[in-house]
Amino acid sequence: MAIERYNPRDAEPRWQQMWNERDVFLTKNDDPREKYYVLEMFPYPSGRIHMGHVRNYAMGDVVARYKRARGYNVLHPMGWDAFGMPAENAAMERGVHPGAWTYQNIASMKAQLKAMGLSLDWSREFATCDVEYYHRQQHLFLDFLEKGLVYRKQSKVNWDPVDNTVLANEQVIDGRGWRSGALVEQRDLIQWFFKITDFSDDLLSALDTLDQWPDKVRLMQKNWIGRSEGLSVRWEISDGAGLTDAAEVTVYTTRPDTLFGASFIAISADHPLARDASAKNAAIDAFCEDCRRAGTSLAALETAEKKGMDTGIRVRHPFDATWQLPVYVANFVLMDYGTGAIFGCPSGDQRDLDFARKYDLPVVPVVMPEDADAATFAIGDEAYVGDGVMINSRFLDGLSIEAAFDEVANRLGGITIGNAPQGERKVNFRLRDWGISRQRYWGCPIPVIHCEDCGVVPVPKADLPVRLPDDVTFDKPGNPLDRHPTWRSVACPHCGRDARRETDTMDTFVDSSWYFARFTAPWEDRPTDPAAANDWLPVDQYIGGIEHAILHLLYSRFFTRAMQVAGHLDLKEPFKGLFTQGMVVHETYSRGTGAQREWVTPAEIRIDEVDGTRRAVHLATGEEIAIGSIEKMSKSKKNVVDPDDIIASYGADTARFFVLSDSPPERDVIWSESGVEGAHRFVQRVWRLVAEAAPVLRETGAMAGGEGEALAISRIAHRTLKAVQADYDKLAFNKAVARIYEFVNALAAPLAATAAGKASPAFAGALRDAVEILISLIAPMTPHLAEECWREIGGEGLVATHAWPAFDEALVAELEITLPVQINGKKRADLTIARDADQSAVENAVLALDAVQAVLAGQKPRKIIVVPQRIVNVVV
RNA sequence: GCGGACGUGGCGAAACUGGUAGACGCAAGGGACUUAAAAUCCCUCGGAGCGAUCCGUACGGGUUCGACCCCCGUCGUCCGCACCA
Repeated sequence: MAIERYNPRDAEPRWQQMWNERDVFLTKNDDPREKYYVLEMFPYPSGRIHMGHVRNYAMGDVVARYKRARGYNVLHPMGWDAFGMPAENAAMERGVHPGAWTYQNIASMKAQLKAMGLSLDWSREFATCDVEYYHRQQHLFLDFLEKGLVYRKQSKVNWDPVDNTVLANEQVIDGRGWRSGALVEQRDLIQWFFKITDFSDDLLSALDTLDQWPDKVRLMQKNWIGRSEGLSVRWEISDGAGLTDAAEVTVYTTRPDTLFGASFIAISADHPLARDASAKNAAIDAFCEDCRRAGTSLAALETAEKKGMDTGIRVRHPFDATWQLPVYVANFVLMDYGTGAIFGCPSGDQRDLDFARKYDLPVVPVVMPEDADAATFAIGDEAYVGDGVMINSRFLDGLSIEAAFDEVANRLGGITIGNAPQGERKVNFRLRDWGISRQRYWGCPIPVIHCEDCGVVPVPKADLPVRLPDDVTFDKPGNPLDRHPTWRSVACPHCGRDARRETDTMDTFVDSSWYFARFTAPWEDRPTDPAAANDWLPVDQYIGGIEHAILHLLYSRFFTRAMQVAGHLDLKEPFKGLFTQGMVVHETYSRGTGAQREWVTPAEIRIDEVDGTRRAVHLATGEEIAIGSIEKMSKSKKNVVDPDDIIASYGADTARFFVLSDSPPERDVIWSESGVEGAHRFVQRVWRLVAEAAPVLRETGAMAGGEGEALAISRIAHRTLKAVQADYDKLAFNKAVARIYEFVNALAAPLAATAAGKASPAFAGALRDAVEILISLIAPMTPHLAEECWREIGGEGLVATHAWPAFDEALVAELEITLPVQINGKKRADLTIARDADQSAVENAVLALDAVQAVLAGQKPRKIIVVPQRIVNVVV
């Protein structure tokens, strides 16, 4: 009998329409069942979805469909992270309005996501650039302002002196503006900040409660927050060199024990002392200016060559009034961390050592390993950063690092200068407050008004939203809000006089810091419905890229706390479970070299394999194309595969199944055409096997087998069910896929026999049971295929609303197990024995084995190690 | 530079808490069916050896009855570094 091939182009839209008509995926807030909130990081609407999106959303959809089958009231929403720079770039390059560009992109990406057959509640959809959303974000800003969580301070931006515009870090390439090529300067602006540091301690300690987060993410956040216990030490300025009137400089150190190894003080180019010196000394001023030209990114700063300049200023050592140290301005000292000044101990810190060697400063070892000799211990090209004992440190000699730390802290704490101790213990955090001001148009306007008389005045809530004006131009660089003819002008809410609006908009990280809360009640005219937010949150399973491990997640954790303070919800941690998935990567193809190098898309080439060597050939011209490294799919390298093409030729189920197969979800997956074909073959195979046997299965009730072949097939089915269920619970999709393959392989022959009319009623009943289980197992990954198979065997209703099957314990239990038997750690035999056999029974059975007897040759073994249910090792 | 991860056949991988290395899939090779092709089905598939066996989890050491797994060091790749999202 000929069965038609499964046709996803027909089946997929049909089932999508069915789900839609029956509102299968609409979620009600008043549903009494236990809730489950699964969320994938929402996409930036760049125009087209890419395979990374397909993977991310396929994973989330498996979780959503699986949990729905398990009886939960599942919330699975989708939205758009819609503000940001690319829309403004499009406006500048193509003259299209950022809003129009963004909403067009959303429309086409939404169509692509719909074609994937995701079980999303689209009724809750929003874009962060919707006025309804940013209106409430402004509301939150005003609440935070009222609660003292927002303030203004001076902070640096990258300034392009040719375009007269602020640049993002990614727009600074090798210290130059990406469009103008001009050397970038740092410029100070008054900017808005969220006081995330108010929560430093809490954000750190609460990491311990996030036991469903990957350890690596918690560790990265811990290091980012960077709590350290140290000492702030005041150094008396003995010689201002005519550059400053300051009497002292305060240094923060986590290693006060190394104070006698100090050989210089280094200060940031923005330190008040450096400012003083700059004002009077042109050379110092030039050096400070030079330091400021590196751009504002920390990575750029730290990879730059370490440089310093002696100011001529001298300080006195805290424990020796006759000991004077030079004060350098250095490009690696940050004004934002600690006090903007450090003391350098070259023997104990590699960076300080490099600096000391470069400027010929003394290197005195003060810590040496326990077993070293103080008389000969010396520092060469490498600083000694390990543990040890103090040397060359006067009253600290012989102490441990910890004891020396305490001794210095106590002594300096006891010396009073003015009214304060010379040294004070201080807990310091690396975490800085969150600067949210952006000098850009396409973002959420900061709702404040500047009045000459009243100062900074919040926009009254009744006057919200502060809407972005539509009539803006992008013909010149800079913020269009700044040069808009009327938008800035507004009456002061206090005094009614002419005032002007804040023209800074918010960092787009703000938009994504609370969208998960908004999804719980997107219709509210407040930011949240606190009852709904408290019911739904925290998100049970959040899924997204590892690249967000720090910033996005930390900001969201801060926002949740701030919203709790403002009464919009009542919890601290937004994401109970977190899963970070890997990227989709692909080979790159190019022709030409150097500046002429031109990237070619995978769709334009053909791969030939001759004698195991792969060659790429350009389809249109026939020329050979170089196969390059495997990289993250990106527009610039053109190594992208358009999900639309895959869905059009193979269907959404194949695309979903493929991205879930093979690679563990947290690891990168390499896109390969042959892998897709394999996934497609599986889809067709399931359909063919089920459809061929369907005429028999349709007439049969499901009944697990009790004996013989029927029992065997039911054992496999129920064991697979148990295993796949466990895999889904752990998001181990690749393992679930492997087990499903094994299951289908086991079902293939029985189903073919059944189709040929060779099945007994008991066997057919067991097979029907097994096929129903199979359909439930594949439904989260290939939902359209599952519906099609379900209908084919005469199933009632929709798989999408079908309950998850329960496995039968009796069928899953193992009575006998096969233990590997090792001799001296190498496997030499197998032993099949009752599962509950005790240790001596196992030992006797092992000693009776031919392989063991042959080796022992009548002698007694030295030792027998029996690991219950696992392995036996005979040591001879 | 700093912080975090990762590295297993030709390829993607599996191996539970230190206990059989390579399940499952892809590719490849051989066979069956077919006028032929596609599809499908069966077999082989880490390396060496006729074989018993030996070697093999990036590399070099160590701990252990036993190490892909734990420890020390090296190399390579990726992610983040506060204005990309």
